Amino acid sequence: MIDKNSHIPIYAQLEGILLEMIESGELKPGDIIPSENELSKKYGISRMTAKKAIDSLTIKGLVERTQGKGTYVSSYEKKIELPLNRLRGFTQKVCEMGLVPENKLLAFEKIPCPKNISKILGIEEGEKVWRMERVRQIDEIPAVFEESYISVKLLPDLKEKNLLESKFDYIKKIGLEIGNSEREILAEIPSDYVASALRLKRNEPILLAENTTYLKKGEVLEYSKIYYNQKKYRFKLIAEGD
Amino acid sequence: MIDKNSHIPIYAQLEGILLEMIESGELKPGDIIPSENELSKKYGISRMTAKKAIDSLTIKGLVERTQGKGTYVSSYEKKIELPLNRLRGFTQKVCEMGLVPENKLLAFEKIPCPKNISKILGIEEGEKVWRMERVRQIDEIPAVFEESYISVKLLPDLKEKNLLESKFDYIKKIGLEIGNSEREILAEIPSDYVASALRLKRNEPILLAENTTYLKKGEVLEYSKIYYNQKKYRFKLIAEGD
DNA sequence: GAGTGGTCTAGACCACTAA
DNA sequence: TAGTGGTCTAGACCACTCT
Repeated sequence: MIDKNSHIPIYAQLEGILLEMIESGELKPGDIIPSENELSKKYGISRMTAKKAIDSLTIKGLVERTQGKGTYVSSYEKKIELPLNRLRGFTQKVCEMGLVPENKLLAFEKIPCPKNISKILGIEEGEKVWRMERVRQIDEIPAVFEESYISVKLLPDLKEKNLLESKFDYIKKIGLEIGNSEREILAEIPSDYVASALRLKRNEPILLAENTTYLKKGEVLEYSKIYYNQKKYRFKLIAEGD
Repeated sequence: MIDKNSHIPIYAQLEGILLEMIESGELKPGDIIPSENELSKKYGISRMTAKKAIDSLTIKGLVERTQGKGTYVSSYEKKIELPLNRLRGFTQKVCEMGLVPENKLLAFEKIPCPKNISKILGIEEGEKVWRMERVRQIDEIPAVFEESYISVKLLPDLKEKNLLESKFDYIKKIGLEIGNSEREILAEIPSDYVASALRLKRNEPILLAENTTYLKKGEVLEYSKIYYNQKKYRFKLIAEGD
């Protein structure tokens, strides 16, 4: 079963054994898998080694662990489909479903613009910018963590209230025309801060979009980093042939 | 420095300390960071705990480790920009740069179609399909791992040679018109197999696109999973305002 | 050969869950 | 209270890199 003299680490061998059990259907979604103690006894390895194998399956999303309960094979949940190539895909989709996204404001401050952000926004370093952190959730489930920067010059009278409702509606209301957004997509392990805001475990991969949003007249409106909870959402787009 | 009675795990505290040193510029890209032994002595913790902190920075992409050498703060490398909303973005971009992507065929077989794939391709379970695994690389650096399925009915005479050159050109040559592709984007920890094909370390996050490509007349042509090496590429698209 | 990271062990204490 | 996973230790052996 496990070859202790193999050049393949024991934890990787055990991970393979468990993976095989999941893929073959021997362990089905929702099933509990053997505990660390059981595995360490069964294969004559230390508990730490067994744990390492299971932890690896965890960050791959194949199993879920709960302290005090055990480790269970992940079930596929119904996920909400979001278009990655729409700026307001999230809001739109949620509204279509008759739900209202709830915004939680984690930070809202007026700060001197850091150098890297100032380059993107096209303003001077040190000029005042709004810095905001929001979590958007539905039914108490965090869906999106957003960190964004907007020049104070563009939105001098921005209030907390506007962020708790709809930032975009407010921007349109004061007469600014929002254009398109350049979006870079990354797979990342989030910081512990972002992970806990989305109620995710440490070291789970997450989709990140870095956005530079323009006004219709060409000026940069906003720079934002949006982290998406993949547990609940699927991200789609259409790629064109040639 | 480190509070052993804190509710925050020691490894998380140490990770924070190192992160702070990197973000403050005390440790610059390319610098070596203290070894596991040095850290365990300095903070009076075990080497395993120090390792856990550094491993976490590794999968977040902030440092890179080499056995026998040490751990270094990651340098930002120039990355090639690819459009996520173009089917042939990779080929196109590489050709624009005057380079030729080299294809390595890892698997090419005619198999009975598995159930889940048959649903997507719109054919009967067990009907014959081509299953292919390719790695595309530039200058010996793996860029993309692709696993794909195409009905044998559509491409009865597909040869290894066609895959080593250009699959799409071959498809066009035999008179099929390629349409658009529905693409789902995911952040994933790849299997060890995929990771090693792309020469990545275990447990590093990666961008995955799952594609369903259609012919112009509506039929499904291909289902493919494409894994992108983020180390070398950046993925961009334009999101439309409203 | 000295130093590095990679793996592994056999124990320990803790926080949490469920009965 | 018993069992689970989360953390941590102090050692050990190995493979690798550099000199």
